[in-house]
Amino acid sequence: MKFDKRTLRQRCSAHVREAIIAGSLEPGAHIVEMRLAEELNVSRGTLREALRPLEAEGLLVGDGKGHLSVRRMTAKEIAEVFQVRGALESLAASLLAARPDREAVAARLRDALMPLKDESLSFAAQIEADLGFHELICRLTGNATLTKSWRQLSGQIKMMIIAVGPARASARMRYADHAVIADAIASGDLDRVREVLAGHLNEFSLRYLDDAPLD
Amino acid sequence: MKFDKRTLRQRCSAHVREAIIAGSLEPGAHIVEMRLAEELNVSRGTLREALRPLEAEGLLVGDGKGHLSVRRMTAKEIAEVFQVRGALESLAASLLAARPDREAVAARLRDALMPLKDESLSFAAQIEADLGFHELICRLTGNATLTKSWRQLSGQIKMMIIAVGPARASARMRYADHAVIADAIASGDLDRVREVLAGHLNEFSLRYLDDAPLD
DNA sequence: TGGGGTAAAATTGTTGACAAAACTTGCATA
DNA sequence: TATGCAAGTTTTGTCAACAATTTTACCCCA
Repeated sequence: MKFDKRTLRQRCSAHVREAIIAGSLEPGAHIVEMRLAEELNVSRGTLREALRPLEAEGLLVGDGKGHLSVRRMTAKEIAEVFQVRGALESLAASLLAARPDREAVAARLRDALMPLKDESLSFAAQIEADLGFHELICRLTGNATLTKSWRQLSGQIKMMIIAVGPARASARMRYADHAVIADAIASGDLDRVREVLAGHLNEFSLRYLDDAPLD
Repeated sequence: MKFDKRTLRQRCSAHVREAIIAGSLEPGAHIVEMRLAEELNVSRGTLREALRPLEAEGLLVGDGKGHLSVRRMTAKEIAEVFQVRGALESLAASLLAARPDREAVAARLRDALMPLKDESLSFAAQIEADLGFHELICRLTGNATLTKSWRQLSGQIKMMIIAVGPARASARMRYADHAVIADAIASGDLDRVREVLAGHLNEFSLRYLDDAPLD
C-alpha cells in the first residue's frame, strides 16, 4: 500500500494538466473556477493556486480580465516551440557527446528506447517513450536548469502530439529514428550530433505542420 | 493620473520578485506566509497565489514539506543558467542574422544600447540596459516561446548579478561589449554571431565564477 | 430599428476562519 | 546521557463567505 502524500493543490495541478494534454479540456475552452472546483471536489482557493503554475507553463492563458482558458496553439506557435526545443536539446546532446563517458551515456539512452521496439505499443506509451528519451538527454547532462526549461515545453509538446493524433504522429516515433541520435552522441562528433538532432526534430515538426489547418 | 489596474495578486508577485532580485529577501530566507502577507497588507490566500508563479520561475524553492524559501544558487547552478541562456540567445541571434532586414534589426539593437554609453549610469540602470538588450534579441525574432523561456531565466540572472555587486559586474556591461553582437548580426555571418555571443556570455560567466565562493 | 441604459446573473478577486501537519520544549524514564 | 512521549506553539493546507467586476438580458425610447 502506498499513500499519495501530495497536497490537494498538487493533485489538482496534475489532474488539470493531464486533462489539457489529453484533450478532454479542449483548446479554447474557458475555465470556470466554480464548476471545475466542484468537479474535483476542492474549494476554489485550492483550485486557483493549482491553476497558477499551469498559467506560467503556457497551458492556460488569461484574457486580461481574469478569465483563464485552455491555450489554443497556432501552427506558427507550434513551429516556435520546436525551435526552442531544438536549441535546448542541441545543447544537451552536445554536452553529452563531449563527455569522456559518452558511450555509457549512449547505452543508457538506448535502454530508454527499448519500449519503442514493440510495434504494438499503445499511442500513449509511444509518446511517453519518445519524450522520455528526449528528456533523458537533458537530464543526463546534470544541468537542472536545462531540464526544467525543457519540461516547461513538454506539456505543450504532448498536447499537440495528442491533438494531431496517432496517424500522423506515430510515423516518427520509431526506434530507428531515435537510435541514430544515441549513435551520434556515442561518436563524439559534435557537428554530426547537431545535424542528426536538427533533422529529427525538423521532420517531426514538418509532419505536424504539413497539412495542419493554419489559422 | 494613471491607476494601477493590476490585481493585488499580480502586484504581490511583482513586489516579492523584486525583493528577491534586489536581495532584500536574502537567499535561503524562509518565507513565512502570515508575516509576509501582513507586511504587504494582503490576505494569506492572495499571497499564496502570488507565490506560486515565483516557485515555477525558480526564485523560490519548496522543501517538500510546504515551506518555501528564497533560492540559493550554487556556483554550479549559475554556470548552468548561463549555458541555457547561451543556447537560447544563440538561437535568437542566428535567426536575426539570417533575416533579410538584419541591418534594420541591428540598428534597433544598437539603439537599445545607447544608455550604456553614459559612463555614470547607475548600477541598476546598467543591468536594465544590459538585460534589455539581450531580451530584445529574443523579442525581435517574434518567437514568443523563445522570449518566454528567456524571461524565465532573467530573474535568476538579475538576482546573481546584483548579488555579485557592481565591482565585478560592471566591467562587462559596457557599450562596446554589446555593439560587437549587433555588428555580427548585421554581418549575417551565422558562425561569427554564435562565436561572438558565446564569447560574450562566457566572459561574463567567468567573471562571476572566478573567485566566487563555491559551496 | 437600434442605441442606451439598467437590473440581474455569472464569474473572478479577496478575505478571515478553521483544520491539519510540523516543529519546539520540557519532562519522565531507562 | 540518551530516548521517547506529550502538550503547546508555529506554520501551512483547505474551505466557505463576501465584495467587486464583468457579462447578459431586457426594456425603454427616439
